[in-house]
Amino acid sequence: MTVAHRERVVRAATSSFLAHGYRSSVDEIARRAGVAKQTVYHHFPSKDELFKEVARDLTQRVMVELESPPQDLREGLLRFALVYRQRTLGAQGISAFRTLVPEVPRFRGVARAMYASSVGEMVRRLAEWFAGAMDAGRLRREDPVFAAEMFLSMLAGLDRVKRLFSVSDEAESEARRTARIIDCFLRMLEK
Amino acid sequence: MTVAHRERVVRAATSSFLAHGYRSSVDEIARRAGVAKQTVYHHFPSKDELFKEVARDLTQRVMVELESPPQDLREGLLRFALVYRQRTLGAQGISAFRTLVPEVPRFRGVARAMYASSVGEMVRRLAEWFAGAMDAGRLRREDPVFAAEMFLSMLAGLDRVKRLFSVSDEAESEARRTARIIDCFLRMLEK
DNA sequence: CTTCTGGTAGACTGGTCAGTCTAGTTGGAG
DNA sequence: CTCCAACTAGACTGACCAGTCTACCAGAAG
Repeated sequence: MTVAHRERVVRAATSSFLAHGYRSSVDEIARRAGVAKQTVYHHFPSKDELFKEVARDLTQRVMVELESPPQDLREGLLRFALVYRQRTLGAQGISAFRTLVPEVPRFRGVARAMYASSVGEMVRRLAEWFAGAMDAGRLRREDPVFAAEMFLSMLAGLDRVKRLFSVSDEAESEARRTARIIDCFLRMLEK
Repeated sequence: MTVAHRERVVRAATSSFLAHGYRSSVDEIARRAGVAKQTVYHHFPSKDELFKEVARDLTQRVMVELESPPQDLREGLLRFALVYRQRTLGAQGISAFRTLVPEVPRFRGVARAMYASSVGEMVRRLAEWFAGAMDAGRLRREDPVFAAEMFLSMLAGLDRVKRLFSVSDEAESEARRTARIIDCFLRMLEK
């Protein structure tokens, strides 16, 4: 029935776009969905619209929730960081990035909205979290938005670039590297 | 003559690839170079090879030299940071990133080499610079490579993502933001 | 003067692809 | 039973494009 078909199309499109970017052909997507090409066009007016839908889905996948009551600051950040790094630096996150980034100029409005609803929103929440810790006197007073931006940059700045350029990461384990980044970050915000 | 033509082809290809990514057609490139299509194929065996040449050029453009004798640490880093940010976050740097990143899977070897000779090399030099300052007792002892990686991440982590997603930066001036990042970074490495 | 090299214009091949169209099938609602 | 909506396979159009080919031209070297 209709909803299930739409779902299958979106799933097939997602995996196809992740693998080959916008280059994926509609024929290929229909084939992978086990569906006639016409069915794709029955649910989506054009390849572009299908792509936008997939893009929105992909973008939402990086969102990570922050547990609000931070009893142990370091522990809270660590938990967040591990998930965030896994989502953004994992094979799928990197593929998504590769797929979305080159198409931004053709979809500026959508792209901005996608950023705002994912990374932008996460900056906002992190900033709030930091502001709380600062108010409680557990962190040095600083611009919390700036702190949040630095935090995310440290977690997925150069490491993302490395992966985007297919550079294998050195031997350090994920857990160790993440902890190291957190400690480094906290040193900046110590009172 | 031959060398001049080759140059014009590369320049035209560069601006075309920057604008439309790998999608640019060879016809278009030849037209922009004011040259026959055959001339393009006279100098390059295929579009892929032309692309690789352009990619290598683009990658080298982010390289920034570091003055080796750091009398004033903050001043030295600031000078470096301003240029680095301008190169990586400027319109051209962002376009280059958008152009290169999606093609990495088709050119893994070349991509790795490009990373190594640009960003990788810069990490190496920065690390050396930091190591020197640590030896001189002007910075807290830390893993200098890790410090260099964090430094570059902070300079172009989230800000690059924002620009890649066409998110206009808030009102803060480049100079102010850069200085703020440097100060934040140095606080981590204070003795 | 001839020959060779690097250049020109532009036609052509073979392939891919978005999107449309035709003609027919199936399953559920009335 | 009939009708309709969603589906199917597959042919088709029009566009684009990498790469080749033909036929021609200009200038420098011998």
